[in-house]
Amino acid sequence: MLQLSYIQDNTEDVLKRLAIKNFKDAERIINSVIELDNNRKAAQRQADDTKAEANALAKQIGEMMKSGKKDDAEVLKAKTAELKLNEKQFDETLKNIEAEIYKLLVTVPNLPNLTVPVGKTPEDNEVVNQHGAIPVLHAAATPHWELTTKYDLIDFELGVKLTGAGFPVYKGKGAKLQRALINYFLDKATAAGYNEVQVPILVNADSGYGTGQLPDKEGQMYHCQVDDLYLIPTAEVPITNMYREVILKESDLPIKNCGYTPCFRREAGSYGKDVRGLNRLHQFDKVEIVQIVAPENSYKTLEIMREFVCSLLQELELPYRTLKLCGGDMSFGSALTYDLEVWSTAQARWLEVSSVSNFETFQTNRLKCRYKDANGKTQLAHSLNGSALALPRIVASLLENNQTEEGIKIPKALVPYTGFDMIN
RNA sequence: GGAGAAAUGGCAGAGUGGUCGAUUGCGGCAGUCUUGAAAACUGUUGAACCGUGAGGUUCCUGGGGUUCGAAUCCCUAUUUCUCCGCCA
Repeated sequence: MLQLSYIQDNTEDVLKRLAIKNFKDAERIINSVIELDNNRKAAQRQADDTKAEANALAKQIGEMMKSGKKDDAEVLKAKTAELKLNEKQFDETLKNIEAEIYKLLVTVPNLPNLTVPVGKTPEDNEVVNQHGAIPVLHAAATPHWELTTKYDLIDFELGVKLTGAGFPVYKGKGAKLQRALINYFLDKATAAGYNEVQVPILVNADSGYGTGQLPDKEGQMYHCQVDDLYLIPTAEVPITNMYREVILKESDLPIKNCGYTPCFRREAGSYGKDVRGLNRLHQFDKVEIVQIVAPENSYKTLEIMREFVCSLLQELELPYRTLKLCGGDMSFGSALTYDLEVWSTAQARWLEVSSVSNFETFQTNRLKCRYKDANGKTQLAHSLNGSALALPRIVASLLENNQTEEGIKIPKALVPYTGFDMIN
């Protein structure tokens, strides 16, 4: 959520940057917000003044009661009755205005960093770099959804029986590969200084609002209506919300947490060949890294996080490329996002396996996650997160790229975790 | 699931209708002393909003109510604890 004071002081800049994000209606909404905020200030002054007067009278009445001047007190009591009426009305007005401002503000996306490429579609994303050689496969090579059947690693149909499409059942070496990847990713994150946490995978609406999934992504999350809880679409939600309504000390920063969770996404509106096999699932596993940092360090931190994710891909010997997302392709709350994509050789396409973002104060403003700086001033921290990594597409790429006529080779870095070096 | 008790500042813990944003202790910060540190002593120490400022308003788990006036009384939600029951 954008800060009101920033919108007031930098209206031009806000509009300019919302345009980069292709946010429609920016001018109308921002102007409404500014007008409402001005009304808010006026309403608060009225309310405050009325209360100050009533407080003063109450104090006088107290003193009169003590000194036995009951009749004088009665006169003042009558006076306060009117004030009380006004007070109620002003409070009501103030509350309504504040609610209106909030309602508008939560629909406004974050301002993109000025280096974000202008554009509307994934084609406008900027390719930052590409790493690793594209493998050449043998003649009988197949996409991963055939490999998983051939080696009995994943049973998609069984998942349909148990739950529905997009909920695969991992079996045998397929299941062990999942567990190996999770442990491998967590160990690497720990070695990089992240503190491992295990968090609930159901969260309340406050948490959904805190990190920006609500109201923006309402329809994309599974919602348990009986208890009004949401299945998390990413571990970012609970891990970042740990710092909701928290005031940190400067010495607490940077906070670095990592965690494994299953993730749930309804993927309403997805269709076609893109959803084949492991490409797009309703339930998948992911290790997430999250940092809370001082504002002046957030962009340096973003690069470090991106490099960390790259190092994982390199160790797994997967060809990958880095994209800097354009304004139109960035997520709602992000100021700058890098996507990492691995090459899926049998499908001959890039698959997104990680998204690393700096949210600046967008989430922390909603979360009220602040810290006391060196001067003792309380200010909003910056939050960042990244997938490190999402499993399904990594598995797809590993299986496809490493297939040989003898079977599928496991990358060296992973063998200590799987306990086998070949799937055949 | 049933019965009871409780929720106060970073923590502990006073306060049961009128200068209470809240006694006090610990912790934190600053200073005195010291070569330095510790100890001792002194001071200071919550957040949000409005206001150029002086200052004002709000917040004692959340929400509602009673009252001229509520941390204090009432209702309600949530959470925690104790006892009983059930159970991975």
